[in-house]
Order: sequence, then C-alpha cells, then structure tokens
Amino acid sequence: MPELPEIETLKNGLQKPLIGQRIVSLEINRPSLRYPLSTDLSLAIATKITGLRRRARYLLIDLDNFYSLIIHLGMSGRFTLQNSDYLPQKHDHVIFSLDGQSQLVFNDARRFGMIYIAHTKDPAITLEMFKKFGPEPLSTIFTTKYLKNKLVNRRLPIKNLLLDNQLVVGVGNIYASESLFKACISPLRLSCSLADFELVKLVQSIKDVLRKAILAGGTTLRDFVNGSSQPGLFQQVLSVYGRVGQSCRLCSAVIIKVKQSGRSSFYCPNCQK
DNA sequence: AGTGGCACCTGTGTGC
DNA sequence: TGCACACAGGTGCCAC
Repeated sequence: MPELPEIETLKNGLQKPLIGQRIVSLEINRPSLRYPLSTDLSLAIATKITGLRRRARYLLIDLDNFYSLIIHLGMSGRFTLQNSDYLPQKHDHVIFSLDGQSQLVFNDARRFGMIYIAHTKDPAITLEMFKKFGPEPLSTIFTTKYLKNKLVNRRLPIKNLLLDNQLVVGVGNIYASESLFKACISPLRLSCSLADFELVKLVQSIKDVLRKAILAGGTTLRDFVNGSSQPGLFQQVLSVYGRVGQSCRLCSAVIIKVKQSGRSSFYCPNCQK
C-alpha cells in the first residue's frame, strides 16, 4: 500500500480540512504500534495544525508549538478524518479529537505503522532514520547523474536497490516493478550493468509512474484509503504488478513473478531485458 | 561496507 | 466447515 503516491494522496486530501483545526484530546488505545508510543505525543494536545508535509513515506503534521506529528502507515495503516458519529473500529489505535468535533483516526491491523512527535524545523535532529534518507524521486536532485554515481559500485539487482531508502525514498514494491517495466529493464539486471541510456529511461520512468499514480489517488490493493476513506484507482492501470500469468499489455507475452530478497517482482520477459 | 535473512503482526485466500 | 499454511504494500536489526 503506502508508497510515495499513497502518502502524497493522503496529505493532499487532509490538507484543506485539517489546517487551522485544533487538537483537543488524544486517545491511545494501544501503547505500542511497531514501537512504543512516546508519552511526548501529549505535546500535540491543545495545539493548532498549521501545515501538512510529506517526507519519504512519512506524513508530517506541523503544529503551532513547533512540533510535528510524524506518521507512517506501515503496510496496512489508515489515517482518516471521521465525523462525530463515527463508530470505533477494531484496530483503531490512536484517535485525535479536533475542535470541529471531527476525529483523526489511526487504524492499523498489522501494527507496522509508527507515530512520532519531533521538532518541526528538522525532524532529523530527533529522528535517526530521517538522516539516512536519500532524495525525493520527484525532486530535481534525483537525476541520471545522481543514480549513476550511486549504482556504479553496486552489484545488487536493480529492483532491490530501488527499494533502498538511502538511494531514493518512497519507491516500494509496486512502483519499482512498474517503473522497471516502463523503462524496459528486467528487475534481475545488476545495477552496475545498466547503460547510460537505460539510467536516463529509468529516472524518467520512476518520475512518470509516480506522478501518474498520484493523479490516480494512489494504488489500493487491499488496505489503502485516503483521508476521506476512499480507495485509489492506479491498480486499474498497473502494467505488471500482481499480473502474473496475464498478458503483457504491450506485447501479449505472459507476465512472470520472481522472488528477490523475499519480495515479489513482476515483469514482462519480452519487453524487459 | 554491502548484503541476505529474518522479525515485527494480522487478515485473507487457498488447498486439503 | 475447519484447519494449516503461505503470503501481503515496509522497515530495521543482525550475522556474515
């Protein structure tokens, strides 16, 4: 579920209804998700929401006390805005009540999600993992030149490297497979074997696939919904992900599924070399 | 340093 | 119908 386009969709949808709202109370139904929830989360109480941002797969909610809530959906997390008549559901772990009588509900069946609170100005001061992040794929920093420098000494399959947040953030299992299809590159290719023209195509493909997925409101295979509880639509136009045994949309060859470091990769053996 | 494997946890689908 | 099992979109830790 939640790769870059899904979190961007979540941010875009929640921005308007949340900015200016005051958090009046906090209900924690489970003291730990992936990690124990910090008691510092109470710093969010009686603050006003001033902005929403995204970094990698994290949603940042800026508060007027110069702290930010930092939310990760894990694999199955949902973060939705609900009305006052909302009936609590199983796995509603954290609920923020807002002064407009609505509530922000964090629901996560698998509990791989995380909620932190950190200084607004630079979460990397507080959170170690933010220091390690590579560039945003849709930023001007993520270029062919950057990718070439990073891959030159690496001997991993390119698919594995695209999932590495230190190389580039926000590209997960779905969009790695889709981007490699669009770039006509097999997920099995060793990264150091990619020619310059293939790196150009790969960078363009990653940006293009992510932009289109954002426009479609993300991909919903099972769990993802936006802040208004609506699913995404990009799964309707996936080229290879989840299409094992089906025909390639370009050449009609049969889509193949392979395991790479325990994760499924999908590709067209005819289009991708 | 780079890499693979595993653990974290629950729900769903499949096969017997 | 009931059970066992495999598998799922992410991330971080550990051993090699």
